[in-house]
Amino acid sequence: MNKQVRQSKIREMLHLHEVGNQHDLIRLLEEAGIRVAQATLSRDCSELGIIRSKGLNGYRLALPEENPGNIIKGLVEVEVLSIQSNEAVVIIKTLPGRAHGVGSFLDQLKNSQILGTIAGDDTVLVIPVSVAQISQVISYIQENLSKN
Amino acid sequence: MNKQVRQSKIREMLHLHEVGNQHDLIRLLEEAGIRVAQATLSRDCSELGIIRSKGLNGYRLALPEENPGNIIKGLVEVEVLSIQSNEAVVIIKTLPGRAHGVGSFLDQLKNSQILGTIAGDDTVLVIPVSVAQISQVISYIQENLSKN
DNA sequence: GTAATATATTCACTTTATTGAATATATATT
DNA sequence: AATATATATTCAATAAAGTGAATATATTAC
Repeated sequence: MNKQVRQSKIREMLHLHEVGNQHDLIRLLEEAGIRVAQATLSRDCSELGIIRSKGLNGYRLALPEENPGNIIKGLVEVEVLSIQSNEAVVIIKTLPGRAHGVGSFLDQLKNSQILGTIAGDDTVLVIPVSVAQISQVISYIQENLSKN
Repeated sequence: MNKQVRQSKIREMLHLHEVGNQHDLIRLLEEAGIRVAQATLSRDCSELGIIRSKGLNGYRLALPEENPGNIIKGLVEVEVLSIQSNEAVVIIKTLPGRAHGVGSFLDQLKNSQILGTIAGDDTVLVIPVSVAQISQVISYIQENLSKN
């Protein structure tokens, strides 16, 4: 269970040094007192979204730039208080003043089963393309606006 | 691995219903298709910081009173990208779709030097009561919407 | 193209997390 | 206080995550 520590160290390493491949990273980590197999490192890179791209000094392992979408997803998960529905629409309750942001995030996902959203102050109304799709829309909203 | 789902549902339940004790919560969860033992629920409550407090209708399980204002302040600090101004107005740039939330937060602070705000998608315009107060308004915004 | 190098995956094993039944402790009611 | 009710903990079993060695696949170099 050094995983957290190790991955944190990997991030740090890639910020500080130019690392060309996983084997070099293994060596650097070993110098820092962390011994790890290449298989594990491969999985770490995958989980951290690290990719190997070619720069001026040859190849290097690079962390992904945090794109706004992922930041906002984190915000939305905090803002959403409950997700309810009847046969025709879904109602999302949010922290006060946060409905617009949640609705905007949902809009930007461009789910074809959602006809549109209307946001008030702390409530977002979601209209499905057809009432027949309501349960799928609920699932979709739960998956994308909640922590799980 | 239903733990995430279950704890999320518990949060929702406590927002929607008044729940007096863990046994009632067990029943509610069962109605929602989630069967769980009391021991597990006890651990969930502990992890979620849920406490049993006495209100008007007797006891109820309550999520820790996170003052919404403080939560939102944290969100706003992440959402605000820049604060700029000319002699007459202040422009706050935000993450895409987050301007309304930021403007709403600013409104709710009810600063008497601010005449009003208008929010677009990623921009909030702030109008001071008088252009003479612009520098104080800038300071106020910086203090309340930024981390430092 | 082939060889060399780099990364991903499979397999087997170990460690950790999750869970419910039973039980103990704590809290409320009278 | 005694009793009822609610919650926490222990124990044992199960499920899930993490790991390295070996191997397969993919990528780069020539």
